[in-house]
Amino acid sequence: MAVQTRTLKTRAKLIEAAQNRIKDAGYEALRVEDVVKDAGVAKGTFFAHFKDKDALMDHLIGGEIHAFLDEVELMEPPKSVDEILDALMPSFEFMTQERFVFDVILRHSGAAQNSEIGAIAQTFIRHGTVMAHWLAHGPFRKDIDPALMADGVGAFQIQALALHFCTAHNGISIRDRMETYLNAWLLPKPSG
Amino acid sequence: MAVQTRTLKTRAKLIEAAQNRIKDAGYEALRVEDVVKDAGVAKGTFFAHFKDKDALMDHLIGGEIHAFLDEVELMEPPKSVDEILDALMPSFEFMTQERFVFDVILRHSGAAQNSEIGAIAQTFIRHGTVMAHWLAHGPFRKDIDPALMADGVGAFQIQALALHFCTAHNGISIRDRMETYLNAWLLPKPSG
DNA sequence: TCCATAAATTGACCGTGGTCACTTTCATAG
DNA sequence: CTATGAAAGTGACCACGGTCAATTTATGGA
Repeated sequence: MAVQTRTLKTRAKLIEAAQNRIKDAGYEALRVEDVVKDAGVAKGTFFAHFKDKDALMDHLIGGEIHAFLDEVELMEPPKSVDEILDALMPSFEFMTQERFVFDVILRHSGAAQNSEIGAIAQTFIRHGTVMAHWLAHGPFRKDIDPALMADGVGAFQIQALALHFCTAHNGISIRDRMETYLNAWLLPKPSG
Repeated sequence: MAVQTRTLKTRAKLIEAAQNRIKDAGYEALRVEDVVKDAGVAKGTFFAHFKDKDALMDHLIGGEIHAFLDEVELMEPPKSVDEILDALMPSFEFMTQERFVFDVILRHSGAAQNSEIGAIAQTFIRHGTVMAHWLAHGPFRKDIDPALMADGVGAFQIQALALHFCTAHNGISIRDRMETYLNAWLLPKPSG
């Protein structure tokens, strides 16, 4: 039997309810009980649509990041580290709005633990593809595979965001830290 | 009033009970209720000793990693990427024994969210110090600060471990992936 | 030795994510 | 139109981390 319209409607109601709650209380404060109450369905229904609360978070947060990537994909390949950072900063802002959000992203960044690949993991793949294309067509080091360079950018991104939440967060901004990382990674000068 | 002997004993009982449970059921399966039952104390006592279950995990896992660092600190500075990997692999094994363990490490790697710096976060600082010393005294690139190089090694380490848990885990071992990263990061050849 | 005070411990209780046997609704065949 | 089986939905229930007012135990001064 095919998927029923009812199913899609219920799912949409759940997602909308969640988004509304998040809009005025943030991600961390989201409660499944509130979502089902607002959506007008039973608790069990929620878990028929999402494996667990985390799966809803993955869907919602992944969706937001995909929207950033939609923007980013329209851009011309950047010609400097600075232009790369201009492109990335908006999504950094989103990812660091709440520590909880960053934790969800971290947990899902290494792709799906089981079977299906989640929305957030997909964004990392997409990010890698775009970045590799950019790096291959920009004035950056040529001694290594662009895919590897992109991989590294991803690693440094996680690092810079994680350090942002440090108490030993010695006043260095995410952008400045990323700039240091990317200059060393994409434009090495091992002459002396 | 000074801290009582009773306190130290209770804390030791809790930790020992936890370690025993973990020894034969792993970290993920640990339940606070089991720990307090084995230790012969009430549930509330546990939370008088540890802020939450995560704090116990931080203590236990951080302790294990510190033990690895004790070994590592006795070594001579490595003379190649391969020797660096020899030194790091044992702790990689520990960190990837359970996905749960890696998640705890990830969550605490960016140092303490509040006030006090935790055991795991401390290991990252220690790791950075040792690695910076090594890199400064080995045959690696000289165009950037050793501390920055060490920072990067940390970032790539997280990345390599995270990818290990991918479903799209295309058969590349952690060591091989790390080797690729470190060669590109520590020994760039941007000639051509 | 006894009292006052602080420290340590207790366990009933709560919040919240997640389960599952059961009911309701839908789609299709006859 | 009705019977039938599958899909969707229900809500009482459970597991487990975490709280807190009340109680017990230690300590140091009189």
